[in-house]
Amino acid sequence: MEKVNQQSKKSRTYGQFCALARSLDVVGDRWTLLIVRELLPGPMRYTELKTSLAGIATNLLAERLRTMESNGIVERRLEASSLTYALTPWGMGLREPMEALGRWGAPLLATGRGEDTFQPRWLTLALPALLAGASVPSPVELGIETDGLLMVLRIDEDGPRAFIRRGEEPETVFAAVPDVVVALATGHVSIEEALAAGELRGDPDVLRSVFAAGRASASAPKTTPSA
Amino acid sequence: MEKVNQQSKKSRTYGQFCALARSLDVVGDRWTLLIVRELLPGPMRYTELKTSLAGIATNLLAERLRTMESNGIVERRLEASSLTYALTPWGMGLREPMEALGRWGAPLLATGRGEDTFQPRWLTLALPALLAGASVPSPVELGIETDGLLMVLRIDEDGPRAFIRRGEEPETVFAAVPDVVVALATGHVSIEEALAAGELRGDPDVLRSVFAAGRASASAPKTTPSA
DNA sequence: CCGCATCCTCATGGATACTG
DNA sequence: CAGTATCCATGAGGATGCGG
Repeated sequence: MEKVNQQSKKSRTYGQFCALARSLDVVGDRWTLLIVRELLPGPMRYTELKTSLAGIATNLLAERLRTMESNGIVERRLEASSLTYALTPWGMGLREPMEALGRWGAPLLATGRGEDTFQPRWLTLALPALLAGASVPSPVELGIETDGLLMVLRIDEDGPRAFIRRGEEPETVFAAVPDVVVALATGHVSIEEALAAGELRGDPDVLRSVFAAGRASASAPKTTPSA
Repeated sequence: MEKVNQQSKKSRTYGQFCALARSLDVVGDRWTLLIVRELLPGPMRYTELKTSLAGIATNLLAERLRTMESNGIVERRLEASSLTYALTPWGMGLREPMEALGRWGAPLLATGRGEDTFQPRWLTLALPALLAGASVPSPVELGIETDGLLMVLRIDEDGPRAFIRRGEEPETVFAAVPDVVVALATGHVSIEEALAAGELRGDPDVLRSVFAAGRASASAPKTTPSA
């Protein structure tokens, strides 16, 4: 009696022999994919995760990290007296589906940032995803300064990649608020508009070459959600 | 009495200015992506959905369909005295992220079908996703008979596509239980093994050309989940 | 501080019954 | 057939405590 069982957290499964369903059994829980997004640029500590993911309950974060670890997509690292959480190679493989899902949902950003929170590191996932089609003749490296942080966007034959650089600075740097950067990448605002409005500064030629393929999504929601 | 309110379903949002987070606000709820998966091959009726998604509660299905409709990814169609649910173009755009997620989770199928349910129509999503890399010299059309249903897999310069055919039959047809089809596509079983085991019949040459790129995932879970 | 564990409350999910 | 209504179980959100 007492406790029926205290192991085997039933872990609500769809019980379907389908790769998608089984994937969702693993990463379908609330917050899980957002935790992965946080960890894609690199390992983080518990409290960093907690503050970056505004609104997540502390017990939820702990529980998610635990099951993600036991599912093999996250691992704890005890390095230099600091405990960090990092993605396993298997977990990093989620980058592709997440970029695809982000591309799909990009039109939802058209309503602009409202009360929503924002973290610069999210751009390191978003920018390469949105510029996936872009190809430039020669490798381009571009600095983006937003929210007081400098990140680097590089496009070469391997496609676009972005990361937060701690060392030296790239040649061309442009600065803008997150909204403008996202609007540029999603094609909701043209480079000319942004430059004219003074919301952007930097070498126009480089900017144009990078954001040329302002990918207007093939299909977008006709009605604004939550009517 | 009365109802307190029937509008404004707060609809728990992450409140983040991020394409991924906003996407999850729309399709992150339980069952939602699986409903999309059902509808990708074509419109379905309420009860068809209900039986195909074994285990979903009827009120949940109704509520999901309602919010999916108001979010613009599903639409009701009243055709020929039968009410069906269909994806909007915007909703069909989910095919890409879902295929990517399915590819990522394909290794999870290695444990085989247990008590899990299975629907042949799920293969119309899975097969093209798993064979995405495959390229054959000339267009190939292959019939796959499983669970008493015939579906067609075609690979041409546009890549692989699969659908359930109601009309004529393709030249080459092979038959197998779902497990074997999936194991072939994921590369967990070689064509030779399957043929030798008699779990498969059909023209070996065609089969080989199609399943040649038995895409072994770059990274897989090292430990079996739910230790 | 950092990394959680506990406790409580309420929104969501799930199973079943019932109805136009 | 296509849902609505109801009731119970579970998971999420928020505050707080607490050992290292």
